[in-house]
Amino acid sequence: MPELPEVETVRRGLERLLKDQPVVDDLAFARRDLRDPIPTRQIRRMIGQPVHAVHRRGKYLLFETPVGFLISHLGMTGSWRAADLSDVRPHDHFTLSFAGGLRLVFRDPRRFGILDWAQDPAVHPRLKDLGPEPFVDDFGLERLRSMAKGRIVPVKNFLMTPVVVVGVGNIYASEALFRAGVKPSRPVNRVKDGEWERIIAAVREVLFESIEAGGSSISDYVNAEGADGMFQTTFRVYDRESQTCVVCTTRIKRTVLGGRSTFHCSKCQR
DNA sequence: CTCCTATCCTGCGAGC
DNA sequence: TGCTCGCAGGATAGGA
Repeated sequence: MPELPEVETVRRGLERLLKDQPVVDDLAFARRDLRDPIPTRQIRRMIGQPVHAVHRRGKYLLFETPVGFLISHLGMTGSWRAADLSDVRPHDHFTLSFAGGLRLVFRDPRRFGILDWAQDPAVHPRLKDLGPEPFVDDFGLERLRSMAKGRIVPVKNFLMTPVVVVGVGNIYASEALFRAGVKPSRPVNRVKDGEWERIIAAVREVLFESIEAGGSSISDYVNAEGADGMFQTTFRVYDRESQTCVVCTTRIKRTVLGGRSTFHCSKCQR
């Protein structure tokens, strides 16, 4: 489901729902594991503590309490929603309850998501090796050039690697490369400086515009408050196989890179 | 090292 | 209609 814009939209929604009330002692774990085991004992440390803020690092959400951070990753199908006791759905795995009645439910049909606990996010194994956020200066020409040196992976796969930059997934990689005019399959060591600059700008632009639109809703993604995103209506290449390019009317091609569907215009992207 | 594939899961839509 | 197949927003392990 979620790339950076969707996770950021969820984060904002969660923060709006939170009222600085303490977590109460009826955390409901419907199962002990998702992709990995859930550290239920550690998460129970939240009980009695307020959640002061919800942060985002890449595609991870971090619920900040005075004693540590609940970490959640939405994987492909994870979601958070405010739900009362009567609103129970299949694949509801975890409920975070607050004094005052707010109940936040984590649902994840495919269970590729993650629930974890971090005393200190800076040294947490899942977070410590993540690359830069796309909107910071670290995500720049110098870094990309040096990481790309001597490597032949397709530029799209490279952009989707969290060590390179966080938050860019399958949709936005295709969309950004279209805007940058670079073919997704281009070996990364053959991307020129000017193209890197265009790619950096395009990644930022497409993520920013999508956040503004509340993310992309395909299939069933909604934010924490239940609202759809709108960015899917402005896709220029993603999921537009054999439709016409919005710039030159060439038919959009679908290919497979790294096992993932990839979309590009063979005339606009070289 | 880098790379590429398979894999973890369920659900849904297309096509027969 | 009901079935099978392929594919889906992520990320990593492990073999080549």
